[in-house]
Amino acid sequence: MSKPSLPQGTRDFGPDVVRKRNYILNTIKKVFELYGFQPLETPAMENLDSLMGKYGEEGDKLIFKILNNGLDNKEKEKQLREDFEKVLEGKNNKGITERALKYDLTIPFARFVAMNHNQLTFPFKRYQIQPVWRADRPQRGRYREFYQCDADVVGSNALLNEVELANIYQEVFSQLGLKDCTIKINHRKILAALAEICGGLEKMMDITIVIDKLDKIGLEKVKEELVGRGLDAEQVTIIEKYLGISGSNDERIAQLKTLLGENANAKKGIEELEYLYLKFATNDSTLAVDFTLARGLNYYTGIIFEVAAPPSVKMGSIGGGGRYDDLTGLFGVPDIPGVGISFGVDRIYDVMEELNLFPADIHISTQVLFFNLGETESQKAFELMQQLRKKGISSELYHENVKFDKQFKYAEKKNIPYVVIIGEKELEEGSCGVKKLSTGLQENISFNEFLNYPFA
RNA sequence: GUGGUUAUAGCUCAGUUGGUUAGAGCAUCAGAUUGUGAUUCUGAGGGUCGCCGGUUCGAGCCCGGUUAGCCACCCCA
Repeated sequence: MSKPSLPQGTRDFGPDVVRKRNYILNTIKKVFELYGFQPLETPAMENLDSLMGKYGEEGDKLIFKILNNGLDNKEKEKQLREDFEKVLEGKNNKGITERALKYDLTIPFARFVAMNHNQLTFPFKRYQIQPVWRADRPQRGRYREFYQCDADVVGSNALLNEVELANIYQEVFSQLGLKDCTIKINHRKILAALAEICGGLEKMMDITIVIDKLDKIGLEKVKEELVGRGLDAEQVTIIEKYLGISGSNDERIAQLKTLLGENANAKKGIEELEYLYLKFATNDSTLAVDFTLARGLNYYTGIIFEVAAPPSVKMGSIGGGGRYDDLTGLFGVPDIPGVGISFGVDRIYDVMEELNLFPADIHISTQVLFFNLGETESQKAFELMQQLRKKGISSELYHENVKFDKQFKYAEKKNIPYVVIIGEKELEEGSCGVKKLSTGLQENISFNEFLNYPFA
């Protein structure tokens, strides 16, 4: 037996980490509920059909496929060998694999809506917090198993939904104490307009992919790559102007109008962006129109979001989303539009860790530790402990009668703020010692008063 | 999936051109202390040097492979 290990890109979460993660997740959940969203869970695995082709060519490669059972069936050996040949050619084959781990939460959600649209009341607002899997090569902040945390509204074209989602972002990050996050917004139709003017709509994919890299590789490289993807000098110049747009939201919109204003798609996009950021209006600095925002995923058709971590930490986006007009169409149910956002929980965790934003009392679980000082002593302690627990104060009795030193150290390690000492002497007096570890102060309290002691 | 880089005690790391029995700090455990936790002092345990193979009289060190972490590309949260 070799040393136990984990599959590449996966992690165990110890108690401390789970507490911190739950702090983030519970905050997000509370806000989702506050805005009227309902919970949904879908299976870890989906039929491979449901996932393939939904995330682009690259995405397909990153889907974790599950090997079928019964491949050792001798009676089917010939067929299976033929099937496997096809797998070797890079094609999926139902004989070998027909299920896969889910790659994100949006497509399974679309599948759910397509299957249940007759029963759902629209607009259907759901949130979903579950792990997803990608066969990507891990790096800092990138894992093969990670949690996504999504909220979507389907069955409504109203831009009010975008306003609500932007507010959810703002509310969550403010509750988590993450100042200086920027919610960047752009519109797919604006990118489409740019593509129409620069070489046609079929160039949109190329253009968005390259634009997306701007802050990583810089303007010069972007221009080079655009030429490499078949754009001429004039078109590159327009894109350069487009990328150079800067200033306040109003100023940016004005500049875009002069550049692309005649285009119908651009007009529509501008109109919707204006609606969103004017309506949002609580704090202009957190919602920023950013025309360099592209987002790779193909199914977005309207406003797109991305949340940038505070500039003081080096971290990519910690959230993203957008509007898709026909997601369930992929599953044979057309005309159900939707819009959604996603929180990058692992990255938010890293950012909060780096900025030291987790509350100090997050590790307190047990509030009171009863010392164990003998059989009859601990019997009394047990009795009092159960009464404390009934009052909702989480408590423990040390498991054996050992010296003080050990019991104190246990309390310290578990961050237990109070210890209760009941020994022979206390039993006789009908009292107990209550010691607050942070101050070192100890009080003697009668058993009668004990239950009203303010452990806080 | 392509390329680069790293791997030594539970943790953070030393370890000379290849040469006896691989070290330190922190942590753990025991004792000084049979009813009071930062501390101090004394002592102890802990390692197939990631794993497999090769070169060599001899490998933690050199070579090949493999696994995992990190970094870049691709893509993305």
